Amino acid sequence: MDAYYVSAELRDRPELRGTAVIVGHKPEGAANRGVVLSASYEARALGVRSAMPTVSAMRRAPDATWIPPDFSKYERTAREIRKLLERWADRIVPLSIDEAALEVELGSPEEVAAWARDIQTALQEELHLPASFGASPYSIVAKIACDAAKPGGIRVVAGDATQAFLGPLPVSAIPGIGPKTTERLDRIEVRTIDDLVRAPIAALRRLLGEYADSLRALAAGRPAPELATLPEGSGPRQRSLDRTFDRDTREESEILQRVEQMATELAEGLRSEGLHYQNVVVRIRWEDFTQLQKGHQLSAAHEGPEALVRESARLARELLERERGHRNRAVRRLSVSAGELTARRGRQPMLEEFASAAASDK
DNA sequence: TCTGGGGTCCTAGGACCC
DNA sequence: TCTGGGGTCCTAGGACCC
Repeated sequence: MDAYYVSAELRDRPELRGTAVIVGHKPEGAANRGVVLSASYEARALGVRSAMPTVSAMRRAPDATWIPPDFSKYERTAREIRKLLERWADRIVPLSIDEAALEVELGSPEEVAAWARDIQTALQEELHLPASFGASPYSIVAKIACDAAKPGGIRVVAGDATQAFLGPLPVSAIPGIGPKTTERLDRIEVRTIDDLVRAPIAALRRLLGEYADSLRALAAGRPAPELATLPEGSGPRQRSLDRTFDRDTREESEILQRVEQMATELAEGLRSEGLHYQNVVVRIRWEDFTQLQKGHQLSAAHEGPEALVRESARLARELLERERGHRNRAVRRLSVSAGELTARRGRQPMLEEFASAAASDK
């Protein structure tokens, strides 16, 4: 989906179409520590980007309309999208709240483009939501093609056109190549995907390990088979809650109180999802933006707030203890995370899966 | 020009086991 | 008395994605 949160909001505020709109908390008073969640293309034309600090966005687009985020609306809208997509593809794998991979078998690039156009039109006419499409025999290339098609485009890359399509793109166009890897590659003068094909493989391996070989294959237009297929959907592996203080603090009682609040809230969410947890991690981001974390594996799966609150408070105290009398930095953000999640009635589903797998083997 | 909140995956060292 | 090679689990940290 294109500028998804903004697009979802514009359905309710059609008079704002064609203007600079930003989804995020408008910086005001003390509460000015947020970032932009989504910006309309008119706002992007002014230099506003998602993840940009809201105060910077405010400077670039002083007249933009700000809309506070409403995640339940975006979840609801995502379900509508999902339902519509089901009419067009047998297999759909949601990749995030605003992205999905669709699998379809068609005869020619022209047919694929027409198929995508039909879906695009339906999304626009029935849900008033703009979307872009990328298509390829390789799912990772489809994603890159989709990014290249934004906003509102369709890009079909036939299998034998893969290398030619990828070649001129910057390495950062590849999902998984972020700022750090881009910078490391830049040091050996690898900037485009074509450069990846030409670079000495030994130098790439020194930089990236085994990942170098799969990158090289992708760049040569021959991605590994697992990059051609849709990823498997699976249950959540972890649930977490992050909160940034309005002002950095060293007040231990304030910090611990917040940790306990967060742990309680997190546990209630897990309970409503029917999930048990067996791992707890607390992370502190200090005023200098570095992070420290401490985790603990519980001896058994737990449900409810009691264990999560107790463990996260203990872990937080230990982190603070370690900092005290050392650098004494103030705390900016807290994170409480529950991992090793299992569905309620823990092992039973696995036995059922085993039984049905055995039955289908016959 | 100050940097949110929710996730996934990978690496690496140490403890421990056979 | 000093020792190999394989494995798993736990913990911490980091890169990356939307």
